[in-house]
Amino acid sequence: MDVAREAGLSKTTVSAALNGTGRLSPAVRQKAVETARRMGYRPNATARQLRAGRARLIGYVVGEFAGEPWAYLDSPYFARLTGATSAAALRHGYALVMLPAGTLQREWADLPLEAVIVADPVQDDPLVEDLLAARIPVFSDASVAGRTGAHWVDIDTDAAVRESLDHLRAGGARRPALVLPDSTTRFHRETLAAYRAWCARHGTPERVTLVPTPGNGPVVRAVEQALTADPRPDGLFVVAEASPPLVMDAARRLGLAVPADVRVICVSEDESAAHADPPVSTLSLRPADVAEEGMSLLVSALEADGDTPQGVLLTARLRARKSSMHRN
Amino acid sequence: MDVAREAGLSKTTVSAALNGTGRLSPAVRQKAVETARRMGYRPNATARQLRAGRARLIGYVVGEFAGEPWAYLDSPYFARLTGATSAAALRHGYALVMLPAGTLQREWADLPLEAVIVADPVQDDPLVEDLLAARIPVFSDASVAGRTGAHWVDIDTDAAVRESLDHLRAGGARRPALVLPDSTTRFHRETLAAYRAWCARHGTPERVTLVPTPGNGPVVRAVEQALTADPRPDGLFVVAEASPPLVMDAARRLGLAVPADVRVICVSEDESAAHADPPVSTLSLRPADVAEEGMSLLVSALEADGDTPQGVLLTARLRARKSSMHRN
DNA sequence: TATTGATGCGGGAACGTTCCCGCACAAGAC
DNA sequence: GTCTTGTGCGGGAACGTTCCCGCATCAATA
Repeated sequence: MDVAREAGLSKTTVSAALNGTGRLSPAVRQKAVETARRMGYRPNATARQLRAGRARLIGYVVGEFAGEPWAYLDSPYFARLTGATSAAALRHGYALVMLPAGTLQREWADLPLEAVIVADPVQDDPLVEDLLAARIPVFSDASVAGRTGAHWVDIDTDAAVRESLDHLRAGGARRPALVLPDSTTRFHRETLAAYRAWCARHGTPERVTLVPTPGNGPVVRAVEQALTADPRPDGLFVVAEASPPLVMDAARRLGLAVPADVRVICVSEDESAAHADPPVSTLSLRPADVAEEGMSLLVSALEADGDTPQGVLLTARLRARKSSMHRN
Repeated sequence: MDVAREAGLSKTTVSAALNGTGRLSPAVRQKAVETARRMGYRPNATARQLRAGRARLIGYVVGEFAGEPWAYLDSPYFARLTGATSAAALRHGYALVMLPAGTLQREWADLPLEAVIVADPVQDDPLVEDLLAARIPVFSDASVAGRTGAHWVDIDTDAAVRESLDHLRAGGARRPALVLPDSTTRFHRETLAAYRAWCARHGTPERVTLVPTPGNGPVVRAVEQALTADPRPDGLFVVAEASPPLVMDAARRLGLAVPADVRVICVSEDESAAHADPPVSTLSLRPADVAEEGMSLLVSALEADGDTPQGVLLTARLRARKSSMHRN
């Protein structure tokens, strides 16, 4: 330490002074602190981490949308999830490092990550496998439940789908259609299964439109396609993320009034749903709570150094919006 | 190294073997690699960083929206900027660490950051001052131009505003109104100045509506307020970020046809603008290019270890959309 | 005056790498 | 058979901290 030399003290003493530890006379402590300040000294974080044995860094990857690496942030759900995760991590004393989707890369093998969060992994995600093989703790969704070194948080898909379809039915919809992304994410797979089960229970034929790629365009086209089917559905459960006002636009273009002709629920965190014309009922996957609960779990697992897998299941929140019966 | 003991080799030899350096017989190299693999050895990244003297970590903060720390990701502009910055950083061999807005905190004093990106700083941002005082390289917008240890990338606001207003005028708008966030971000301040200058040049009275807080609701209300002014504006330059379809909804609710009654340009990266009814012309601040150019500049400045400040100015892109003259 | 105990500070090791050496040994040249 | 050159491997230092000690010094007690 050059501060030590400058102050005529030993590095031990300076370290103790700056950290407020050890037994030091007020005079010496003062002197050390003063010269450090004067010299603009900042302790080397890397050396600290090496000594401490931990870097307090957590990796963050979104498995879905692997095609266009960072497109997920365009989705309000992931934007919220990412922000909330980062906030929660910092509150627990960890920092979040943004990583690209894909396999465990040489690019970030040099990062001292204590764990990696894999949000919405695809089915049998190779990244998850690589991480577990490398003995790096993984935090993801329920698809990793039970595996050693893996923890998870997830949404009760079955309950969420049931509640949504029941709500549409209570509003009068007997023939609800489903608009679903063509993806292997756990939530989407389970949604399809739950929708089918619901239809079977109610003796309703299934009306599923798959959206090939993410983005407003494809979803709007899928909605139009779903609404022009014969017989026309009287309910719409849009699970693919799109701007809710655009879904309303699509219905309007087809001459359909919402909710008179067709009742709509969008799975979306987009705030514009509340201001759409008419307002759109949404099902929230509660990204903020997922991040909060998940991070608590991850941190406690990390501190406890526990390989014993843990997880928590949250329930989605339906935000039913009184449609203003706006004249079309 | 326990791998060295296990393989009956020295740590030097094992290190050389795993890194592919040094002069080693194929047999020994093979043996070292093999035992390392068998033992699941992963080199300690922190120790590597300490030895290398650099951590290849860059901090990322968004100065605007300081009230609700992570709300900025809700904005498509910042979502894109964040994703693109992260991608560019990784391509250059750096990783991005997400940090909360506000002053230089103890929370992340322990992170070995080589630089910090401050996107959209507020006026005289205290964070920027703290970072520069701590001799941490700062990357931000043109407001830090010329300061030692600070580099920047920015958009040519003046040209962007002029082009947009000229385009509205070419479409027939003689009385364009401005809807602007009430913020101290450089872009917003300069936008107001450029708008005023344009109005002065064309002998048009200024019509400015300030939006007190971010979010769709406040912006929509501001748009309605602007459109109900007397005399009613025949052009609208919406700089506050909102969902473009909602802006169209607002005009429609007021019985105004776009673009027949009022021509509209939204400053927005929201993809839904293209699918709105009618499609909305937008001014793109090109977050992807800003991230790309900015990161190149930052990395070269970092490698050159240069304190000599550098910057680059980009021009915004107007995406004029042929409105479909949709019957209202 | 000796013994104990507390106080104030510094020496040295350790964290896990990488890199500069030096040493041993073998092969080639004379 | 010696001298040189090259090859293969290991010892040790260094990166910048923190922490465990030990060694003085000094006051308080017997």
